[in-house]
Amino acid sequence: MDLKRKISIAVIRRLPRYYRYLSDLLKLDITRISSKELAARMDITASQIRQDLNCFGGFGQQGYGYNVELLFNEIGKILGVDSGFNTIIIGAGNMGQALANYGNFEKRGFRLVGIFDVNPQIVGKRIKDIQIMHFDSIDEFIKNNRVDIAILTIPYNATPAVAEKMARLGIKGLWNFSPMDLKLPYDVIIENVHLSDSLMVLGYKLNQKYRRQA
Amino acid sequence: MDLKRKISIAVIRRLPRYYRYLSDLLKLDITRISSKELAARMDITASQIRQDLNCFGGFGQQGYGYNVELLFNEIGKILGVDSGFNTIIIGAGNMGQALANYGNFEKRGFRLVGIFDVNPQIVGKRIKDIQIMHFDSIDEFIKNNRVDIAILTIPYNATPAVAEKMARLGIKGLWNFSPMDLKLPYDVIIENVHLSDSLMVLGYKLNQKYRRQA
DNA sequence: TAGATTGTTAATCGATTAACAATC
DNA sequence: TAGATTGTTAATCGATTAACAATC
Repeated sequence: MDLKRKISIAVIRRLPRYYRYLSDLLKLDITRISSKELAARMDITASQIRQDLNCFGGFGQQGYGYNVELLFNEIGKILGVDSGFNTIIIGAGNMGQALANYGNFEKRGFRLVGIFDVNPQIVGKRIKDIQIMHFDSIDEFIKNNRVDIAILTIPYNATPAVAEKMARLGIKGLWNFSPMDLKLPYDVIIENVHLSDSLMVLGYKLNQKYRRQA
Repeated sequence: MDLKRKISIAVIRRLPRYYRYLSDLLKLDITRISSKELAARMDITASQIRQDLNCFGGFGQQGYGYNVELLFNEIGKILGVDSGFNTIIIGAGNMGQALANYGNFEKRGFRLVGIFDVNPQIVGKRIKDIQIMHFDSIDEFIKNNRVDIAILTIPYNATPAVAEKMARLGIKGLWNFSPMDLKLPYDVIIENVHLSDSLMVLGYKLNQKYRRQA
């Protein structure tokens, strides 16, 4: 994983997709694949695959292609699936619970270590072995436990203040589900999920296709 | 909205973001804004804003800038927030319920008209005035109601078959939450949401910054 | 009017694709 | 070995940024 030059975010965002396709190939007991065939499956060019992978190293072999398991593991390493990130969920509403129950994150290196909410009706309940704690106890919790990432599934208006609090408590990464672009005067890394943006793009495409503008 | 040339998907995907920022400006009672100032707020270039907007028409005025409300409405029209898309949710687990309860979609032109599940424990319950129906009754429902978009919040393995069924029933758009790239031999428009991809990118960035590779 | 800012063309930059020598 | 396919350089394409005349 040399750092000769900065790897573009476009490449990074494709890595999880490669990871998914390689995972599928593994499940199909396919042990080797050429960039050409993988490209066909993924609907991209073989050139792009080879360029992308060579940002991180030469994982293939001339005349042979790529060993699926090896490549899967290498991309996993690049993405840090063996990093064991400790995460907490702030906001145990439907979205928070959905994410808490989603088993895939664990497989990808994200361990859920705490869930917080302000609603006394919810505090104390268990989700996946984890008892929901009151948000008031979060300072204490973070003091006593390593927490890398806070997942924010809280109401829109609460988000900026809670995010700032997380940053001040030393959290390194925020995964934000409120429809806003979080920006903080701390060097915390933020990844925003914009669900309604995605839905609106779908709406746009439908209108384009069916000219159903109201 | 002339169609002189195809508008790139990169531009389209920025539109909801413009829409959000303009909505914020409206709430702040700001009535006009220059591309320069909006650019500063959004952390992009003024050039990009003017280029993007001029794909759809000249909404500004030399020497003045853009009228916030007018621009907001125009982008809304482009995105079809007044199209009144009828949507159904398939899968009333936590994710399905989270989306059902999320008020923002309605504001953006997406009306929820049905929720379906296969779990008899859940069928019959109400979410937001809508009684959860059994998935078996979906053919009937779609026959009797216009449904534009199906939101798929169902288990991974169930997704391809359900998606195909939706396409065969004439649904025009699918919003898929399973971590796979849905592809169907129908001309249905699909928008995939890849939550774990987003989380993995966050993980990558954290590793880059803190060199904490396990 | 003078100043500001757009709409739009031209220049630049970066990302994608093509090509091919290296090599398994 | 011959065939296949990579890694990598070069060419192309598209997207972003800069510049500026038009004009409010």
